[in-house]
Parts: sequence; C-alpha cells; structure tokens
Amino acid sequence: MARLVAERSDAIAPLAEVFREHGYEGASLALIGEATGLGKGSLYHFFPNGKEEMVQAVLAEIERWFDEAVYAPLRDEVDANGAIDAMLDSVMDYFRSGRRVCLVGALAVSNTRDRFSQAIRGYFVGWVDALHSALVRQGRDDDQARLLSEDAVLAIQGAIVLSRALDDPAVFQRAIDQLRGRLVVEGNHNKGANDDSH
Amino acid sequence: MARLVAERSDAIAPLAEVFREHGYEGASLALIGEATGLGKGSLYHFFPNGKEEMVQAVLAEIERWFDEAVYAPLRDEVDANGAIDAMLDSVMDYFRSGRRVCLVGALAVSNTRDRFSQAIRGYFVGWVDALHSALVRQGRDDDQARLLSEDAVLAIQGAIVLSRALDDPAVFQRAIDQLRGRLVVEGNHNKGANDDSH
DNA sequence: CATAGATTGTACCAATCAGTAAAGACATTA
DNA sequence: TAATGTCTTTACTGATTGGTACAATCTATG
Repeated sequence: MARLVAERSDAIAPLAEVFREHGYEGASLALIGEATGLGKGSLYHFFPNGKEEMVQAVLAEIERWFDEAVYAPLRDEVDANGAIDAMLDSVMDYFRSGRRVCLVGALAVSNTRDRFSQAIRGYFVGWVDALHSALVRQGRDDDQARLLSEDAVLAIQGAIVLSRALDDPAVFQRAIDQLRGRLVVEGNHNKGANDDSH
Repeated sequence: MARLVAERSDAIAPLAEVFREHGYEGASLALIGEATGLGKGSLYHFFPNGKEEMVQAVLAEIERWFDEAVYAPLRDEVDANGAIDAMLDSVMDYFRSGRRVCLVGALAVSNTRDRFSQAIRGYFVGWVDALHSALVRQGRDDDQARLLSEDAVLAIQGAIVLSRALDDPAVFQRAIDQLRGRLVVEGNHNKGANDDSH
C-alpha cells in the first residue's frame, strides 16, 4: 500500500523531469502538480518559495548525483582512463543518447540563467575540474588538460543540442565516440594490466 | 520623420531578440509589443497565427541570413580555407562571443521543438552540409569531412551553452580557436598563393 | 478630394497563471 | 486516547496570458 503522505525528496525526480520537458516558464503549477501527484498545498508546504525553490532543489540533487557518480571517480580513481570511460558511459545513459535534455544547460541559455547562476556555474566548474584532474593523472600537462576538459564538456552539451535538433541519437553516439578517442590515451595500461589474451 | 505605419519586415529583428532573450513561452505579447513598438492589433495583422507565426518568420530570416553569409561561401568559394575562416569570424560576431544565445539551438532543447522541427532541422542540416562541402574541397575524404563538420557545428552550440553557463566569453573564444586549428588545413596554399613575404 | 485598403488603438474575452489562506485529515508520540 | 505537528484539500485572489472584434486612422491611388 502506497504511503498516503509524501516526502519532499519523492518530488525531486518528477520535478526534474517536468522542468526538463517544459523549461522554467513552461512548467506551470498545474503541470507540476500533475507530474508529482501533489496539490498546490503540498507543493507550497515543501517548497515555500514556489517554483524557484523547486528548481534549486532539483539542481542541488543533480549536482549531488553527478558529483557522486561522475566527478568523484574522475578526481579520485587511480585508473584515470577507466574513470573517463565510465564518465562517457554514464553520460550516454543519463542523457538517453541525447534524447534527454540537460536541465542545467537548458537553463544556461534561458533568461532564468541569472536566477540560478551559482548552481549552473557549480555544475560545469565541477565537471571541468574533475575531468581536468583525470587528464593530468594520465600524464598530460596542465594546459592541455585544461583545454581538453573544457572542450569535452562543451562537446557533450553541443551533442545534446544537435542530436535533438536533428532528432537523431546517432549524432550523440558519434560525439561520445569521438570524445573517447580524444580523451582516453592509447598505450596506457595502468588499468590493471589483465590483458591476458595470448 | 519616421514612418507612421510599420512594415512586417521591421518587426523581425526585434522579434528575434525578444525570443532569444525570453524563449518562446517567456516572450509574452506584452514583451513582444514593447520590443517591436507594435500593439496587438498590428502584431495580429502581420502575424495572424500569433506567436507561432512570429517565430516561424524569425527562423526563416535566420536561415536566410546564414545561408547568404555563411553557407553559400562554404559551398561555393574556391578558397575553402578562407570560407571556413570567414565562417568562424562570422560566428564569433553573430553570437557575440557566446553572450548571445542561438535561438535555433535554444528551441531545439525546449518543449516547442516539435512545433518548429522542420526549420530547426533545416538550419543545422544546411550548416553541416555546407561545411562538409568545404572540407571535401580541402581534399579530405567524405567520411572524415562528415564527422568533422558535425563536430564543428556541435562544438559551436556547446560553446554557447558553456560560455553562458560560466559567464565567460573566453570559453567561446577558445572553442573557436580550437576549431580553427582543427578545420583549417596547414600547408594548403591554394588560396591564391600571394605569399610573397620574402 | 474621394474612395479603398492597409495599419493601428482600444476594449474585451475566457483561460490560466503563481500564490495565499485556512480548515481538515493524517501520522506520531505520549 | 489525547495532543501535536506534518501533510493535504479546497476555495479563493488579483494579475496576466494569448487571442478576438471592430471602429478609427492613416496612406496610396484614382
């Protein structure tokens, strides 16, 4: 039997989805209520500051998830190549081959950017820095790693835009493949060296 | 003395700006009226189908401009390297170093995508195809040119997103520089051979 | 100057918007 | 079971939304 009273945390995922699909302005309280199954009363009980607080909560959860699933391995794993590989796999899953919009990226190109600028900046800075760290651990010099990490994050955002514009997930797939070739260094066998294929 | 009656074409530029700044949903008729200096009467006289027709008109004008200023040179100029160089300069100007949003890209990641899918697709297909043509004329093989042209258009969109997210035009600048290095071939002196620097 | 057509201002509409208020239902603890 | 604090339902507000209707005004042509 389902719980009759809801928790704030249960609302985050449907909130994220409705903001992704309709944007900040487009996500009306009617749509939000429908997506979360919560009435206005409940929504304003959990998020007294309305839509703005809902988006902030969603952005915080997105940041938390990326930090745990993507940034931390990039920063901490000894196997930098493996962490980068895993990042590309995670990204492919998370954005559903480009069918799913990046909420943070979408907010960045909207007029609501300024309202969420801190969270938006944090998301991307965290990503670029974490990837930079992995690239340096690969043995690349700082400047090249800086350029490359920025370029990779940028390419992922562009891939979402273009694959949605052309309605073709293969565009996203190709972009990820290209990145794998550009980011994962050849001849680096420090990932365990269990290459016993003889 | 300014003309008392307006023309439809005069409204396109302010319309483009207001849709860029506020998105489709965010651009209310009040904002549109303010931006264009036109009342509802005039707006619905010129665009009987309302906002949708306004956006379609803006997208048509954007497509026309890009086709004339960017795609045509990429397709037709004998100097492919020069055309690509000019494209990157135009892009830098047009998007104001990433400060200005790409309306087509923004629509592609919004829920209004389906309504304008044909125009959105046309814009990006036109760009990728034109760049592909220039890259082939450089002497590259078809597959590499395909990948590279897609990658370049994608990188420009991503650069807009990231530079806005970080509020740093230098990100956009670096992305354009990177593209110049990747797209403009060295040692190709078929651009007129007026290299009389001896 | 008269007429026709293009353009504009104003008043208006029903629907929807974000947000508020408060009484009621629920679960938790004692 | 009584009391407390969390959650939900319902009704409501005033503002704004996109869109319509139409009379008034302007401009070009005869």
